[in-house]
Amino acid sequence: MRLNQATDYAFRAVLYLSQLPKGQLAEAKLIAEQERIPIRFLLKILRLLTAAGIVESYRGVSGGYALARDPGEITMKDVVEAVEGPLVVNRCLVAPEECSKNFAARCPLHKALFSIQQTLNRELASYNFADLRACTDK
Amino acid sequence: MRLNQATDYAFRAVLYLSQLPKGQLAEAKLIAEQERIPIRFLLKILRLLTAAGIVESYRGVSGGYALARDPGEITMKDVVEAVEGPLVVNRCLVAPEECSKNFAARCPLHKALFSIQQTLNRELASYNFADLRACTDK
DNA sequence: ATTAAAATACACCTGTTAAGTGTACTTTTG
DNA sequence: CAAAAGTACACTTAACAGGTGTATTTTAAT
Repeated sequence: MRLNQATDYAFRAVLYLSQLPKGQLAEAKLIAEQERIPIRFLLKILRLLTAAGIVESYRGVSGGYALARDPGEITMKDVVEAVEGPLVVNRCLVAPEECSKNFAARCPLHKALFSIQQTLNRELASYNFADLRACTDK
Repeated sequence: MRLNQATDYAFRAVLYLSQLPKGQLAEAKLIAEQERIPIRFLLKILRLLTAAGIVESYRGVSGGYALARDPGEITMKDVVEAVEGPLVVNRCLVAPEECSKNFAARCPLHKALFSIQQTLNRELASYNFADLRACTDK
């Protein structure tokens, strides 16, 4: 029950980009050095973030990455989902046939886990990168 | 970010035991059949639950398992921790030196993740097996 | 046009973990 | 003392996490 390392790196990369003046690019190499992330792995993660529409990439000389929208419009949930896909707390929530003999509808555990998952999603969605950035500035 | 299969099985085993009349034992074999859990794996999980003081085991002929305390005093958090150990949402929460270059105290991500972890723990602790059992009875 | 600096693509590797099994042993009741 | 239960611990197998190799494409500056 842990977020993976790629997600952690993604958080840091997005936070880094959030701290740049609007419109300014940063190369992957720079982010990697500043945040101590293996460059090749970071590039892979940045592609996921690009595919999810969280960052924009610019190729070629003096290319790099920038946020695709305002940091206030990017939440930790967005980042988690970009990297790991939708959050699933338990197998039975995604594959009801895995729910032993009980139907999901009748299984109290299923209901509880679903509710927990929703709480978690709400919590992750409550943190945006404008707020997180502000927190570093102090 | 998912609970593992052993934890899912543990939930089901504890729920099963919660449904028994107080003081009555159930053999692992029976639980395994009813809940469709591989018996050997279940036995292993039951040992974790026993070690955590959630269930009591009785050896020998006509032995088996029973809850060590009232179902109302057992929460989903107890079960998760018995099987997986304390919940850790992110590596940096358990190994601050993993926190890239930032000290935990200064890292807004660290604070956010810690808060999320606490919410999750609170949520898991809010479900006890007396309530979950009641929910199946209907 | 060419070059160099950037991102992209996709396959691969390697260690760890999840999930489960093999085999032998211990405890307890009838 | 036999059989039915739980215990112990090592092992296996597959999947996944985290990362790397190698080649390609795009673009700005010369």
